[in-house]
Amino acid sequence: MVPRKNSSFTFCRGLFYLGRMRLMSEFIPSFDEAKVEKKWQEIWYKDKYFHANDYSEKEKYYSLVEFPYPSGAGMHIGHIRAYLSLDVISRKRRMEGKNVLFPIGFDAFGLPTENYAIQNQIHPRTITDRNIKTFINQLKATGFSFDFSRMVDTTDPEYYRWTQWIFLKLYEHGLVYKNIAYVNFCPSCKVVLSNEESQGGKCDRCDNDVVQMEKAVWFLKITAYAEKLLQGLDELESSSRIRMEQEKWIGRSTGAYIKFPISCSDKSLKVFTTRPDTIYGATFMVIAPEHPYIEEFRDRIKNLDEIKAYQEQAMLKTEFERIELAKDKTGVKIEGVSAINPLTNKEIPIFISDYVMITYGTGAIMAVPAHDSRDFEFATKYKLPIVEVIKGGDITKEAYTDTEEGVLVNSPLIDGLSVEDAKKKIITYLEDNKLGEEAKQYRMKDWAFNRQRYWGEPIPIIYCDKCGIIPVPYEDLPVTLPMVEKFIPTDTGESPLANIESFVNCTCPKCGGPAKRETDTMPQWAGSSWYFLRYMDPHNHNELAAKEKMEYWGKVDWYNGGMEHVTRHLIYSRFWNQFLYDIGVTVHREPYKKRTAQGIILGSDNEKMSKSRGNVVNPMEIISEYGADTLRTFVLFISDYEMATPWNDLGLKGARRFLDKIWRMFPNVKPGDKYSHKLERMIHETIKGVSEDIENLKFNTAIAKMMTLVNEYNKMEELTTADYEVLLQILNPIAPHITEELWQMLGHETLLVHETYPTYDEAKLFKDEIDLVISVNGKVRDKITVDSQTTEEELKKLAVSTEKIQAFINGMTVVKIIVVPNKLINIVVK
RNA sequence: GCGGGCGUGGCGAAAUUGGCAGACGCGCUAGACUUAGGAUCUAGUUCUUAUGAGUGCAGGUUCAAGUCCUGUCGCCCGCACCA
Repeated sequence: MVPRKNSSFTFCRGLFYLGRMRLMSEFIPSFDEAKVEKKWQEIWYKDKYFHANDYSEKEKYYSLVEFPYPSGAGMHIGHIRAYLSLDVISRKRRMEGKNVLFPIGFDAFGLPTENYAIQNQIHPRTITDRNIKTFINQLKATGFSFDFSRMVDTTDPEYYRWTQWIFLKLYEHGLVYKNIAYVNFCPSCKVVLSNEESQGGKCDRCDNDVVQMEKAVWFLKITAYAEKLLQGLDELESSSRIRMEQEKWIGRSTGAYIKFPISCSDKSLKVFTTRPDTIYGATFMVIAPEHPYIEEFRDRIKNLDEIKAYQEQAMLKTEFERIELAKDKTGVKIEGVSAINPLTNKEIPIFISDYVMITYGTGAIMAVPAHDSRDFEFATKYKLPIVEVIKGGDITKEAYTDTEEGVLVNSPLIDGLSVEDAKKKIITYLEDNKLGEEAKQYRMKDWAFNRQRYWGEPIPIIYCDKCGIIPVPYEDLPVTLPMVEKFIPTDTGESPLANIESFVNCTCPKCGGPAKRETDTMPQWAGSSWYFLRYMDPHNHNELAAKEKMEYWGKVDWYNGGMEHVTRHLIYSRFWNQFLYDIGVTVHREPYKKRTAQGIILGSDNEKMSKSRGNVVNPMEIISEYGADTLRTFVLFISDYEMATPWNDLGLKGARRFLDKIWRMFPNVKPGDKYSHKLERMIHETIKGVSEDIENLKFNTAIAKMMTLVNEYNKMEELTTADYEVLLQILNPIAPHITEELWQMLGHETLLVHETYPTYDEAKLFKDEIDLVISVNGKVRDKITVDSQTTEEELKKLAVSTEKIQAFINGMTVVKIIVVPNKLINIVVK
């Protein structure tokens, strides 16, 4: 951005006033954004104007934004957009008489801080404190109306004591377990990653290749809440996109478990299928390379060497590679062991192939090549029989997977039925004959909950040689991070805490003997999974939050944040809240009433902002050049709030110009407690429009409407105080500093922040005269102004009688005339 | 591959139930004022042969389509051998 030379705005406005001096009763100082904004920020924050009051008589309103990770780079323009929507809503709610809780805090555990600490030999605590300080200053410089007395910091032992407490509660209720698992490990960051953090086989953080590593992993049994999390979505008001992403992430599918007996054995192979109706078409079976039956039947398998070789090969591939190689399916037939289709009673072969995943369903499938494209591909390659059981497609060419039109064939029990009916009948048959049962499966997996890092919440678990795994007693919380000089990751994938003997060695709470602490820490998602509860009672030493306070504040009324947090964070936090509800800690099953998401601001080159691209916009530079009000107005004006949009430096000037215009019209304001007659209707329309637009996150059009009103004001010789005040009131939530200053300049002794939000009068929106468009065959040909009481019959007569219209319809037959009230008249001619 | 969204001037974008396409802003052009500036004010600004044409493209429904339907192309986001 090109820095503005000096303060030419201020300079010129000074001149303007010199020229106008004689019109003014007193000299009006020019709008010095730096001075004015600082002045009001000091008043607001010092005098606690935005403090939320527990148990106030007023109706409560809880607005929540995703608390930031305090990175060293300071605030990003994205933070500004993310927080502005609810800052505007919160400010509006206060003016509407609500007791507003609009808190902020810091999600401060995390890898960048730890990495910076290692590189620069500064303790993460020092860095975090420094960064938080910067963030607070920047948030205040932007004029956000947060209640800064309720700040939380996830790295504060007083906070993470309760994060650990929740973990222990989950443990106590059997929702935590330890298991050996293949985990995604990033050799560069030396850290275990979740599936979500290693999408595409690349580390989320450093973009290096992720490898598979066998590790003992702490899991949270989130799958136990899959159904509840799905059902809870009915209580969450959100866009269809937000809802669908969550549904997809949980990923429920319904079908059946079916048991296929293994030949010459009393065992059977259990599969999950969503298409039990196609069972007569199951001509072979496929099991995942990791399937335990390989080991179980090793003595009967004639080609064990071949199978083992395939297994080993599959293990080498990451999940990502297995997907990448999807097009070319490979597999090996297991010689010596086969299965029996329980409905056809035919013996069918079993294959091992990596297109079946051990992590989903039972790790085994019944393959129906006629009606599943993957099975079709496999059957074609290995020349396996393809039997049509649903009529409607051409199975010589491709699998027929339609479930709407098809009719069952070659299936004695269910011939002639639709897919839907066949499913029901076959499930009943399977259940009656103990061959299977109706079943649900979820895509969601249990939450891998440990990381090998220093800068995270220690997992409160102790290992005792005698007593085994012992949870830290509640009264011993928090398990604090040791303040040490060194926190260097180990090469073995162990946490840096493992090197700190004073931390590791402890006594067993049960037998008092020597014991060792768990050295892994929690993932960054932990602290953010319950922070909205802490805001309601942030300084409580005895519990995570007092129940009475949670009862008063209730659900979060409106939660805004990024689209990227709609699955992981939102589901994790809903899970914890639901669990806490089930054990009687929280008062609502679902934590949020409404969730919205802002669109991202791209660089001016339409690419995602990044340091390497050099297209990053620094909001603080804009504030020091143009002021916070200009930044706020522009960020909200730039486009639809929920859409991604490129940044544009030049547009800032438009926002500043708009505010300047309002500032400059101050001398034209003359005492008067009524709206100017000429402006009255437009003022009412604007109040209505702006208020509705704000509620719908349409800040861009709300500002456009105020700009239009200001343009009208500018045409007036004089304005009444009423005209001017109402503008300041509706603009205040968006540009709070300049409006507050002008409000004071009008002689008010109380702050605009506490003023009531203007209302409009429906009756004043009524128009005596309306402009109508007359079109002929859909093309606009003329415009007329008529009395709003004119009847439809009169309108029709009027329409055909104008000179212009006559010229168009002369010599033609009028077929019909359509009148759309208040909009247009269309004459259809031949 | 599946699911969702988007495609409108030189640019960011507007446009209830289908009803004047381009509100508002940026930029640009011309003029005014002037202490010569990146200030302010006034007028203009989709294209055009001045008749029309025009919302990615091709059809359709309708008195009327940016909006609804069918097909197609392009971009973005999410999920991805999920059985």
